[in-house]
Amino acid sequence: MIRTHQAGQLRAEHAGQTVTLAGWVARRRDHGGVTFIDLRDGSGVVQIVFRSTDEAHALRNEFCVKVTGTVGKRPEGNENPELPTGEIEVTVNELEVLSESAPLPFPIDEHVTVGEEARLRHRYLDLRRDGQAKAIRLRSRASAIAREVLGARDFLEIETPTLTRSTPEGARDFLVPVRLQPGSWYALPQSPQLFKQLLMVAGMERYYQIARCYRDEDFRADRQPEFTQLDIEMSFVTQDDIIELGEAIVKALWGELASFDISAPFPRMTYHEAMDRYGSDKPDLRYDIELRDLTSFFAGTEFRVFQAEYVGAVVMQGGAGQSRKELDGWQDWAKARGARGLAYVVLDAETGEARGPVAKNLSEAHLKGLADAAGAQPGDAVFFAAGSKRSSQELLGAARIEIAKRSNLIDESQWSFLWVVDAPMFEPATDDKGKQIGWTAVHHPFTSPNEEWVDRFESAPDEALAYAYDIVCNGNEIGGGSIRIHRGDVQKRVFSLLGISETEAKDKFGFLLDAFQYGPPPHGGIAFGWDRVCMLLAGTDSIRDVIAFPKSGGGFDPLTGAPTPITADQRKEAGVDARPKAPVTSIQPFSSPGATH
RNA sequence: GCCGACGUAGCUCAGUGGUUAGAGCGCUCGCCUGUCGAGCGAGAUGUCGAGGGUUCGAUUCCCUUCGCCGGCGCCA
Repeated sequence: MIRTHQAGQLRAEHAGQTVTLAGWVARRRDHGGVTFIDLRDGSGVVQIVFRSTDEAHALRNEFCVKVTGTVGKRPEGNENPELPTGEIEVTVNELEVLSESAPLPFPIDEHVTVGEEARLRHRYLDLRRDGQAKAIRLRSRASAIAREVLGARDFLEIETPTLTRSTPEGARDFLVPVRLQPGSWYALPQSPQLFKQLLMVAGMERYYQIARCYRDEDFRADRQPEFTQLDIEMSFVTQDDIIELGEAIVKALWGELASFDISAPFPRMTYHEAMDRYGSDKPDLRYDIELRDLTSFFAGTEFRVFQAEYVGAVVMQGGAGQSRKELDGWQDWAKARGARGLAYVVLDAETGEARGPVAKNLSEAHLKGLADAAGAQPGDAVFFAAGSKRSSQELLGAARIEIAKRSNLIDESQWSFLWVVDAPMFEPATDDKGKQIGWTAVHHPFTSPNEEWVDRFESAPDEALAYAYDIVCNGNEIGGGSIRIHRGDVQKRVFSLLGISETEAKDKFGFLLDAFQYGPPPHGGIAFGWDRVCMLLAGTDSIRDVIAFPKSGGGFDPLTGAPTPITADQRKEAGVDARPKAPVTSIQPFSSPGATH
């Protein structure tokens, strides 16, 4: 090493020692006769002092330098309690400029906010900033912790292909042309789902992988086209085993990285309970607003809007104090979400009298009983949604979150974890006009019905429940999984209900079905959204903060400029324009000798 | 695909239908021996995202377009 110590680790005990440091000029305070420089390396910052003025004068921000000097206690009164190294400083005898830095496109300074585009274009500079560097370091530690927990439990870390064929998740695939077979394409995996199930058939019993996944869908703050899962699968387990493992991982992560001791087992809630009480399959339990089902309360109402399959309400405490403009704002908010509006009633703070546009349409009895039925007090506002149960609950659930935000009810210092279990197996598949044309799998078609439904899910597909579970943290789904179907007869019945013919099943995942002919063990697993987990641990709002080189909107990488057009030669060689011999209308059959499902 | 916001100096942002478009930070130069987001003085830096239109005159108003951010759709 060209240095003897790390800058951030020098302490009073080093006083008197001669040290050689290497790092970057973080800040220069030039007093003429004496110059102070904050020298930064990966470990932190230390103040170095130049008495000979000329060489220090030439230094600029982010020059990479090597210095040799003597560690000394700072003169009394000049200590800096803000810095871990604040008791000491290094007086320089020898300076070597390892490399110079051009003027910076933006300051490497925690106090200055810089636009994301500029930061990503010069991400290597952005990552010199303390907060950004910490997020990346934290992620490394999170991955190490996961490996420690899983390694101690005899899990095998196994890599799976990234050049593969399309797997049955619902997103668009990224495709890769194949030079050796013009006209044929690989797909990048949306997850290692099928491979990890094959590894169970292979007797690996306990698999995990920190796996890159690819989905060609639109962006969000918490979504990237390539993202990472901590992917896990186990044989001979029940749902409770997976949940216990998930809790162990989360406990280890939050214990070390957030200094938060979570008491396991985490609370569990069924999917239906979550929807009924919170209008979300990933409720944030840091605030205790709940939805009220008013369907029976309003049965027989004259008000057309409330003559619906479901009428529900959510209360905004103190919401009656909102201005007309604020109440109108809720209408815009609801319309932006595709709802027609958000009906509301405000309860007079003095008299408790119900007022607002909706109140006129309600009977005397309904107005009188409303506060009780909705769980509201004088001075509150009550928001309503009416229509189909699912969409109304979702609207109220979104309103619940928005109320918490606007009313400042979210305690950011808290962590709320829970499992949402008993997810439905199926939901109606609809055409463009919203007419039901069949059923589609909520999770994926290999998810096992639970014990109660395994023999009769066909009798009421909309009610059938799965051994599927999501782990939720502060209103974010951070992981999810299921027990898989390992019985051929059950799998056949599920395909049949989903309207997937034997031929089609063979086309899409014949290789898995083949494998399942050879004694597949009962198995199940879970996948954590690793970017999201790290984002929460890092306390940031965007997964971009925990990805070293994230993409911006539209899949553009501001640093490399990818994606780029390709040359005519590249096109030709890649076989992008190869014409298939016959038009391909569906995925090509998977051909395998002996596939006799 | 849809909705909303934004785009002015290297960075963060202010501003205006009318003379030469500003601030802070950064940058360059100078001064300064105890600073720590050092201080003081001087200086340089602009396709006001792009194109078109209205106007005597547009960075400002209108239209289109591009970029970016957030949300909806989409993403099991």
